[in-house]
Amino acid sequence: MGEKSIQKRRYILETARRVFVEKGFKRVTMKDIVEACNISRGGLYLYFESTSQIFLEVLKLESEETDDVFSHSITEDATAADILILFLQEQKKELLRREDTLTQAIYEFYFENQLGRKENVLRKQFDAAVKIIEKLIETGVDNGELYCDDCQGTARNIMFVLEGLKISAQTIGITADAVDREVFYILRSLGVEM
Amino acid sequence: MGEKSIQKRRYILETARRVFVEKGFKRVTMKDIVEACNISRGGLYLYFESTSQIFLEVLKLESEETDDVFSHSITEDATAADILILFLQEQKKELLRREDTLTQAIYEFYFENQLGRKENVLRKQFDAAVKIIEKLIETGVDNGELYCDDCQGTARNIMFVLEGLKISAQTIGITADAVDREVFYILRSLGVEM
DNA sequence: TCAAAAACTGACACATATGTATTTTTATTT
DNA sequence: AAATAAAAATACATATGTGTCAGTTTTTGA
Repeated sequence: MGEKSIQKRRYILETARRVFVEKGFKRVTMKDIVEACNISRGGLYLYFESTSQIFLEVLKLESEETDDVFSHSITEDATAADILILFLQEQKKELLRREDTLTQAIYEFYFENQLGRKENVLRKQFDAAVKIIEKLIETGVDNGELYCDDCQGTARNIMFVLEGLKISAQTIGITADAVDREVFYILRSLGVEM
Repeated sequence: MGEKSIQKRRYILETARRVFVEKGFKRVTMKDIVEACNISRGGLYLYFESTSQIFLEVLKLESEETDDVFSHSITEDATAADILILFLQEQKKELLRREDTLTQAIYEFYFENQLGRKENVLRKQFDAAVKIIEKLIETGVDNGELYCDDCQGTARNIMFVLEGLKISAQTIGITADAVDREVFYILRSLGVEM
């Protein structure tokens, strides 16, 4: 596969991402992607064989980029509590803006697709996030900024709350207030004064 | 519509429920329901015009039954903490058994279906549950069994955690231990000794 | 009991998506 | 510039689902 092909592959993935953001997963057909990319049916099949495959590759691209952002924010010299607060604020932003996210598509994918279960990108993301939060809390405890007697358990708890907020944002809808209250609970339970 | 029709309507809904439990929402077609019911295409269309409509009616039946169970458990004479613990244990059971639940179908429905958003059965269920938990906590606080300075906020928090667990159970999978830990956190934050 | 009404059936016409096979265009190499 | 290879487009065959309708069976009630 030549350089040109790699470029085009990437172009297709980036274009497809926009389609998935807009329509979720299920309603996206090969035809939709073909049209968004301004290429032909047969042409697309030269590169990918199904929407599932395309979606997985979109996710892979996505998670590579997210990892970069994460590690950046960690290396800044701020207190653990600061970083945690920053992280939660980021989550809040993400929760409240529904446009330009793959959230809905990801859930749809997991629900409808056997492949989704197998690959389990979500689980990897979840575990990775837990690990990062856990580390953060541990650091905070060591510095005396935070109080916590079960860092991993608390990290998981935070993630479950965030998952709950995320799915609720997608289904029943939530207000900024609701998110603030949850963030407040989390921070209070860690002994952060506000 | 005669008695016979009502019977048949109900028969279709009950049969369709099984289909939704088994296949979720998206993969269910009118044909599937027709076959499960052993009736003809045209016959089904005499009663319902889409899988969405059928699903909504299945949900309505379901929630009527759930309401009954709820109000029963409340009227028993136990302490508020006892009932709360019972409730959480019920939730745990529901979380861990994935068969015979409409959970997956409900999520799928909400993600894929404009109708789902509009009707917002989920939101009604969520709010109803919050109200019940809130009442329970208030009672507990009044009796001195529980400690809580924001009953409604805490009730919402509990629901968000449960939502997070529910969606995680469906997507990444969770262990009984993980649920236990969350239940422990909730009860501890309310001052329940264990 | 028999005619009208109601319930039901199965085939049909339509729509949409998939994956492939053939043809056409574009790029590369000698 | 001609021959060859690679990429892309178009048309086709297949599959699956939807909604309807003409015709049939069953039920009802006078």
